[in-house]
Amino acid sequence: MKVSREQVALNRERIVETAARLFRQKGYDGIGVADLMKGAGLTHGGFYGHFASKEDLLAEATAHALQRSVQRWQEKTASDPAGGLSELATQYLSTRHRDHPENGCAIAALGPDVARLGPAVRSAMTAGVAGQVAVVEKCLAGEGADVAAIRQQALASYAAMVGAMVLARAVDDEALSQEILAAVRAQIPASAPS
Amino acid sequence: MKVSREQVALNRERIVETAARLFRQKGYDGIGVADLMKGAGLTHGGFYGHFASKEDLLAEATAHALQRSVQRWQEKTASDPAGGLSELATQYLSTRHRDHPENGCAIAALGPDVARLGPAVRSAMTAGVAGQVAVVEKCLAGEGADVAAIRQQALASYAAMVGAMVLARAVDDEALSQEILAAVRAQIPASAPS
DNA sequence: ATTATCTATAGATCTATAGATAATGC
DNA sequence: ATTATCTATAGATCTATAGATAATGC
Repeated sequence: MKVSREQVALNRERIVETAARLFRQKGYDGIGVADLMKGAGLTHGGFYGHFASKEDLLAEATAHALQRSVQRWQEKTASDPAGGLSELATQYLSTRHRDHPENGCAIAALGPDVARLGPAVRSAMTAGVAGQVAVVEKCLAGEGADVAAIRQQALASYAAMVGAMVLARAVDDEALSQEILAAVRAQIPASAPS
Repeated sequence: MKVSREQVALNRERIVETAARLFRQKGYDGIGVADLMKGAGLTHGGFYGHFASKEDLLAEATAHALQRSVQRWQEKTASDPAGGLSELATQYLSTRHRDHPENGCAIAALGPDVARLGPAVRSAMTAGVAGQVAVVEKCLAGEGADVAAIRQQALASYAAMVGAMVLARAVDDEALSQEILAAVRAQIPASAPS
């Protein structure tokens, strides 16, 4: 049952991608190692050849998901920062994102779980958050506004987006859920603050 | 081992209060029925005389925690709405709140968990969120600004507060954590928007 | 020969229930 | 007599490990 070195790397990558999806969908405690491995097309006994623990996998999966997200955000905003931020906020605050946590923002799906876990997971999350904030910051820069004010605005806008998603998903009232998303959407600045 | 009718009611209340604390601290899956009952000074077999299921208890605990929170918010802002909001935001966005989820905002501690659970839990959370937003709304009203604009501002400020707390707790970098709290704090309007 | 994955299982949980116990309240 | 809580346990998880299997790669 041994596979080639190349296949081992592919298997590991598939485990990480499956985990990134299933953890965001079901939460850290909502999915077990056996089902994660089944999702990747493997049996659960093989897991510990790839990772030291389930928590270790979450750290990798979080890093993986956020790296991809930051990269997409960068591509989206590279050519047109101000317009890019607007587009980014619209996509982040969409019902599509709300209804598909498995492909969405890791912090909105796993924030409180991560807060209760160990340094490896939290450090992966921190790097991802810092990366996303940096993209928003870059979008807001450019019109000669105070660097500190821009950073503050970026952090506040990012926090509002994350909070809106957490609220919109938790709430059992479609109208309120959409109202929350729209309210934050309307407040994301189109360009630098004055 | 039977206790008086009065004691039964007290026991039930203590279970709910213990649960509200422990669920916020450890997450829904982070604490079991046996330990919840032990925390309330009872044995776990007695649990199902009080509640139909663990999820049923979370619904009650969520409602309990949020009702208390909304009431405190109302008292705090009753006499001086604009100043009250400022005080409320300062307390919400404090490191004390960040470091003590067991006494803090239920949505910031349990939002993603609730999003994955059933209607009883989500409906309790929805009522609590609506109550907290209503308090913020009342604080922002008063200077004759557009009702719709005030509601939008209330929803956006509330979302930013919740998001800031989720982020500040997940992040493994004290400086960034405090920066996030301060950035949102600085953006909460002292009074009605123009 | 090495090693990635497999089957099987240890040991520790978890939610929920069954039936015993003993104090309340008619 | 009723019933709230107790002890004990069923049955189903869970993470992690041990040892077997079989294909790769020296």
